Amino acid sequence: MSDSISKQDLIIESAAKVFAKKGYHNAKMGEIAAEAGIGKGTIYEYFSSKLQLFQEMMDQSLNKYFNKVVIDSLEKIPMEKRIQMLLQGHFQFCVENRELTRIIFWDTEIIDEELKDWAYNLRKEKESVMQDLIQSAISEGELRDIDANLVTQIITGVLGAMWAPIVLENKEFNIQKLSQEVTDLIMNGIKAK
Amino acid sequence: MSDSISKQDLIIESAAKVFAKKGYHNAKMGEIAAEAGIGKGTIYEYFSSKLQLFQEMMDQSLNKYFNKVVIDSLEKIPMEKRIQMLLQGHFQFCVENRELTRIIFWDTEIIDEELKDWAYNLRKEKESVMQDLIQSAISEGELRDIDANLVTQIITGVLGAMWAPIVLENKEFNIQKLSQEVTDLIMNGIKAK
Amino acid sequence: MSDSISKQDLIIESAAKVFAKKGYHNAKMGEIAAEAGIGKGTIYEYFSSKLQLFQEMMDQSLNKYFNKVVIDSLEKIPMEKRIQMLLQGHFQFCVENRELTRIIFWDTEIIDEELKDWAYNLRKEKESVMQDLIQSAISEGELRDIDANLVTQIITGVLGAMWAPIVLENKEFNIQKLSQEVTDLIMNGIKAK
Amino acid sequence: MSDSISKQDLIIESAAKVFAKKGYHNAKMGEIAAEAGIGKGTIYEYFSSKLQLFQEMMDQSLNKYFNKVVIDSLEKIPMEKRIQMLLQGHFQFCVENRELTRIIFWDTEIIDEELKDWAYNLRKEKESVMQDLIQSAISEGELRDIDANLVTQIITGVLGAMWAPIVLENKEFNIQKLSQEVTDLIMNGIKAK
DNA sequence: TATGAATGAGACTTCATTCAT
DNA sequence: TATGAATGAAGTCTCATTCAT
Repeated sequence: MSDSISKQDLIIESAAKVFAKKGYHNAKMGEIAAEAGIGKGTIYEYFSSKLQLFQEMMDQSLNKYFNKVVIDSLEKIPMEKRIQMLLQGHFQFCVENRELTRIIFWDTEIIDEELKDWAYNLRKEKESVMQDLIQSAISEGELRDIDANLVTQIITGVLGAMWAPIVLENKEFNIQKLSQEVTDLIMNGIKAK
Repeated sequence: MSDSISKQDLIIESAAKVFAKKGYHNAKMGEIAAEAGIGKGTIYEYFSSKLQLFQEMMDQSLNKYFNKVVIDSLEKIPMEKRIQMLLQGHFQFCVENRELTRIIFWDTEIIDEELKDWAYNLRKEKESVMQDLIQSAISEGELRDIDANLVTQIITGVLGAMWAPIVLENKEFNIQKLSQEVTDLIMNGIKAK
Repeated sequence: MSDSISKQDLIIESAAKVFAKKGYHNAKMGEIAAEAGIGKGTIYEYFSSKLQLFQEMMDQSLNKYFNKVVIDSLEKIPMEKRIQMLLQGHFQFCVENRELTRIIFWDTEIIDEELKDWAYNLRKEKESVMQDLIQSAISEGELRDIDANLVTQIITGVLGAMWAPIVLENKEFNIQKLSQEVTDLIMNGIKAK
Repeated sequence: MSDSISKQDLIIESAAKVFAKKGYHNAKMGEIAAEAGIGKGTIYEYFSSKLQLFQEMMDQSLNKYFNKVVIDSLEKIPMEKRIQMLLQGHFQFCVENRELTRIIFWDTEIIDEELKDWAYNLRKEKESVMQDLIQSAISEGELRDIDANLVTQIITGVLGAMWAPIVLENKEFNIQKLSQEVTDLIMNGIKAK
């Protein structure tokens, strides 16, 4: 197992760990190297700079998240079930990848003027998959006729809000039950009937 | 006007501007001083360090936000109307305080190991006002009988998601209409009836 | 005296000393700072980089040399006398400014691709003054009718060759006598009559 | 041809090329290896360090130059003719070995405290052949009775000055004519008769 | 013998903070 | 109180050299 992982991946993995714990600016290259159990200079054999390492790591992390969370909900099943799967996937991911979750949802610091746009667009690009999903559900009459973009934002917002207690507070909770509850709220609203 | 503002506030204001634009680590004390039109050393007459200045600024910014946004919705009026006011206040604030908005919702970078908890708790504390509000609405039967904490998270999540397009993309939009739409979605859900 | 010198000049002076002794690449900023009796960071208050410091120092050194050596020989006196003054000035400068001499005539290492041209042209520009001098002497019949450029090169070559023994070998010699001898050789050649 | 050259020589040749273009400090071992078409580690099979490689290369280059330029002029022919041959050889060498020329006459950077003396003495040693030549010409009455050392310096100086335009500026010129002109100036001086 | 992935010492440079004025 | 010149700790990145293959 440990020799089936490429050095490139090993570095990205260690970088994710350290970036998640310390944030971009407080993470030191030496610390990432130590975490990977390699020499400082070795990182530069695979990545040209700290910034590039961060970008590569972020790109990979977002991919991992979206592959796990969004793609799973692409099957042709009722929307309500899909959203529940989405939330369930999200919670599962949060629990299993605490470091990555922190990076994806928290570490949005301004590292670099250009990186700001890169990060924002990277996220929007990934979200467009979700938006398409919503749009088709609206077209097929499963969802109310509302701005798909708005709904996407709301769902993303909810996801974005529901990782902190899990990851930061280490709360015990029932994934199944929580995702059902939240799905219900998103689908039917909070108003008493 | 400009001489009615204390030097302390002047510095905080300048700090907010620079922190919002550059992020904590890329903001330089010299730049904040220049923005305030004072000498670099003068900042240290009012704040003991960059970190303390950031904390003071953050605290004040969050207060400003919650006072504006939450407090306005505390009157004893129907919950639906309140949420709409909350959203309207939020959007209004976003438009009028683009810099502060960025700081409050974006610049959550990990500045310092201890600051992480401080920032998280500061936010939770402010949110508790909202949670009380929700709880009482549930008690009075206006809202469905669900975990008030969950609802708070969802609403905060939605707010947290709905600033970026406004502030970062400079989108034109109708505040009144948008807040009504989002309120409707939160209250009644997204499912077609 | 020591407080009449600006910090800028103090740094250049120290830089000249260290660059002369160690060469560009072996000179360390910390060493230059130590030589100047200031902190490492202070250098960067006056010069943006090591390279810029080197260029500034070099520019100033060449100016000092040419002002001392060439300008003195501009008076309207016989060419033979002028060349002798030139040589005398050169030797005088070598003796009095051993460090600068080394920099000007030796430390022509390739520091930077662009700097190479900069250095070469800087030198050529200064030499053009000498070339004009030669040209007018030819026009007025004092010198044989030969390519002024060639003569300039020869004289510069001789100057360039006649610093090393003085500076590197610390040889004792009679400036007056040596400059007369060399002038004689340049004017009348080496061939027996 | 290419397999008649030893790997040692191949490396020295490549080193000369790279050192000439970049200077000692900017030349990278990897680049020299690439130029030679071999692995980085292989260089260390033949040379113990970058410094030793440079010294070996320099020694060989100077030998090549002096063999070509000085030795050719050792035959027992009139001094004037000899000097002309010397100059002609020099110019020929410059044109044919632009890289080596640069190294020999330009790249005199201070690589290492000890190397400084080594380089200076290496040059002086080679020059002693020329000095002996001059001395005998003086003894035989062909040249004026002047310090042979001085004349050597002057001739070396002229040679040292007359490579840059050829190598750096890529000037077109007539080797035959130029060497005759310069010989004339050295022999008869620049003064109008 | 040949290789090139890995290494880590060391250099430049930044910038929060100090302190003499 | 206000200032900004001076500082030096600390971090990124380079590259000669090593050594397992």
